[in-house]
Amino acid sequence: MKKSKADTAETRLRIISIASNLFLTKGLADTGISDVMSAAGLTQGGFYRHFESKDQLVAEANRAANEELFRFYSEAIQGMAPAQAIETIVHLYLNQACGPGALCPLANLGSELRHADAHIREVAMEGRLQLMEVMAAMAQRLGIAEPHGVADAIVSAAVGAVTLSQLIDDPVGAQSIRDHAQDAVALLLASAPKRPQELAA
Amino acid sequence: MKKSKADTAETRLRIISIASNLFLTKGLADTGISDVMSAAGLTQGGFYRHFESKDQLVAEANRAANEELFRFYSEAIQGMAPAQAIETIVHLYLNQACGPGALCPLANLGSELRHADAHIREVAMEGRLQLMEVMAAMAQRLGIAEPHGVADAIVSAAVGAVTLSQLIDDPVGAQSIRDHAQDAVALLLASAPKRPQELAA
DNA sequence: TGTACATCAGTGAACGCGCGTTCACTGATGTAC
DNA sequence: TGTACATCAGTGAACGCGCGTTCACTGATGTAC
Repeated sequence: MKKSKADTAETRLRIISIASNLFLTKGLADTGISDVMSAAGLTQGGFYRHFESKDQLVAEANRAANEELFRFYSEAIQGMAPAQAIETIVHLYLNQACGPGALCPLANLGSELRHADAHIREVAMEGRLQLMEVMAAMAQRLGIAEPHGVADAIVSAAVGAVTLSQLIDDPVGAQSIRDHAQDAVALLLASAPKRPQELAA
Repeated sequence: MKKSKADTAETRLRIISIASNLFLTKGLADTGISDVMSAAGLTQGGFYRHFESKDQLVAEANRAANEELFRFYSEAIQGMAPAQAIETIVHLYLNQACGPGALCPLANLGSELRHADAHIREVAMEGRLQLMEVMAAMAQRLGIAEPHGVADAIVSAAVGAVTLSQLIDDPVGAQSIRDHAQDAVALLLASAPKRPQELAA
């Protein structure tokens, strides 16, 4: 049953992609190797031809989720002014569970990642940093004096709102948490101190 | 080995208290019945004299954690003006892992609670509501037009900041996330629209 | 008040289950001649 | 180009382990007489 290198690589990617979806929706502990493999149309024995351990798969799945998230956001904000871009990203992030877009490990796995191994946590924090940098770049262009501080707070609020909204069964209540976070982000951006006007050349 | 009713009740409370600490620090999945019972100086077989299942213990431990949290906050803000009270609660909440105060299930177990049974999630949401109501009452006294919306956003930001700060090994980076959230809360309270001045009688 | 019995918190071993991981094996494909 | 061999992705069963839960038993205490 030997496969070509291209086939093998494709299978590996398919496993990662499926694992990413399962981990993000069911959680790390409740998603077994056999769940992932059977969803990929394979048997669990073959798993270890592609990965050394479940931990390695978790790390790679989270990295893939981060990449998909940023590909999605980059496309979405193309050509937008900074204020609208932040608003759009925050809206997409907050409503990630409703739409077709990608899911974020931070909001969906938060407390489980905390007890994961160091490498997995590093991948998660890279995702957070990337998300923050996108926001900070936009905040900078808005003339905000401390763009990183504001971006950091926006990320915390978005992650918290998604985490909490997933604990409620009532969709109206869940939406209200997300809407309040969106409003707060807008208020934050509007009222954050601006840096002194740049000196003319 | 029959014990008096008082002894039995005390043992039960001790198990809940120890379980609460273990769940909040190690997570639900990584804390076994035998961990809890041996930390309480008992053997695991005795567990089912006090509880029907692990899920029941999780629910009761979270309820206890919520109660402890609010006892702690209520004492801390006694006699404070509303602005200072919110600032204090947010500060205590954000730095819960550093100090001796109580830990919050929402921030420490967030994504694990999502996959827990309905009753456990209900308990968690009661805690969130209670936290929000305290904030909203203070926001109301500050004259903020939509105190519940603002309180909701503050809770999301605080939960998100604590969740994220726990993913980093570097304590300086972790503190910076919390500080940015604290600054954002202050900015939010200062710049949130106020309700029109009440009409004189 | 004293005695006999019932209760039930706690023990410690065992159960069944699902998990991550291992392993002997298969057989289609890539490679060497 | 054709042939013989080596490779290795994938199979399916098995392994060991730790978990939540159960159970027969113990013995100090509460209760009934």
